Amino acid sequence: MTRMKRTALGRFPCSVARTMDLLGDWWTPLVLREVFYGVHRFDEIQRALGIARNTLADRLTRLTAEGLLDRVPYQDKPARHEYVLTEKGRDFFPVLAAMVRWGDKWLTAEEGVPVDLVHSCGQRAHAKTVCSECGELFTADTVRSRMGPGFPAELAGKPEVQARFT
Amino acid sequence: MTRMKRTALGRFPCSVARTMDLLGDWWTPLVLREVFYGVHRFDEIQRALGIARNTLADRLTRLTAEGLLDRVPYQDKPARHEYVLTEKGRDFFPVLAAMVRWGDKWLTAEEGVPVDLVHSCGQRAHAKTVCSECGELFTADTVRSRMGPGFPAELAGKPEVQARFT
DNA sequence: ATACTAGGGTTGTTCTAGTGAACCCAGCTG
DNA sequence: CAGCTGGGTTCACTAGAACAACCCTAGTAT
Repeated sequence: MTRMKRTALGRFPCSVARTMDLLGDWWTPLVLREVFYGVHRFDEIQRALGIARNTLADRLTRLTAEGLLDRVPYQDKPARHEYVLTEKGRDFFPVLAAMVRWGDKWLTAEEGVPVDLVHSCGQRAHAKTVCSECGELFTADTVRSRMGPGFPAELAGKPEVQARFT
Repeated sequence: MTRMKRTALGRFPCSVARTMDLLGDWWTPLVLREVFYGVHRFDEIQRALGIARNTLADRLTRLTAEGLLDRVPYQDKPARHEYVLTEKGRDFFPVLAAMVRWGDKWLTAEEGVPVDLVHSCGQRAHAKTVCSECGELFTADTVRSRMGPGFPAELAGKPEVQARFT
């Protein structure tokens, strides 16, 4: 994992970089999407995505080690396992949903979106991102950032760092 | 761009894959984050991220070509430009916000989050993902997927593809 | 004249993520 | 016994992503 080094030396820490460190390669989000879709078994995922077997094995191992997936046995006679989402893994759904929303809106040709999402309210729907406190839209121009408690002290003093938090 | 090939031959099309094709490398989301933060100039971004100059040039060119950024001159004497978000680019904010939310929740050590987000309502807040229609939470277990109008016809017939949309 | 700035382009090297193909093993099936 | 399935592992190879270092152009300040 080269990426760990980058964040470690990283000029500027944030959860985007940390998240990309863990899940930011091409396959990982797709593997997660499959599991969200209810595709839980190694060979099913492999066939569905056309991913190389060792690459998939690596992704599943990593996702399990990071606590997004659990490897649970579903039969005993020949030991077989399937991969199910943990709470940490299920909680990643909004990120995928936001990506789907963006892609559906901006990358869709005339024939329409490849996949429709249906919410439990019965409507065809998409993800909408709102403020956790007031419920209004959470957009680039309604959100400001401030240094948080976990901001690295050695960076907090630098003028160019402070400049961006005004 | 190897990735274009993958989606092209892709067993299973979706906006996650399409979005990852465009923006799914390690640096692109970080470059976008900088621009969201108001860091608009080449050298500023380069210093802030510690990214190699040619890599940054490539990302900026790509983001501009894809229509997420505009390259606008801000002075003439020596021609200088800065990169500003288009509507397509600004609309990507929810994806970053969802990533930040997930990272803040699951990857934060005891010292707390590195960056606080403040919404225009005045509260410290985070992104919340809700159904565009009813406003209730948009989560893995409240959302089902169906084939959309843009689903490739040659795949729609296959039994293993249909199996996942039941 | 010199040096410095902003915004790149170019070159050459390294490194690694992904790949296909082969192999392995356990346990059912015929 | 042979072969298939599920779930992997090991190997050798390669395309391309990132990097450092240097060059370039215009203007500007010293």
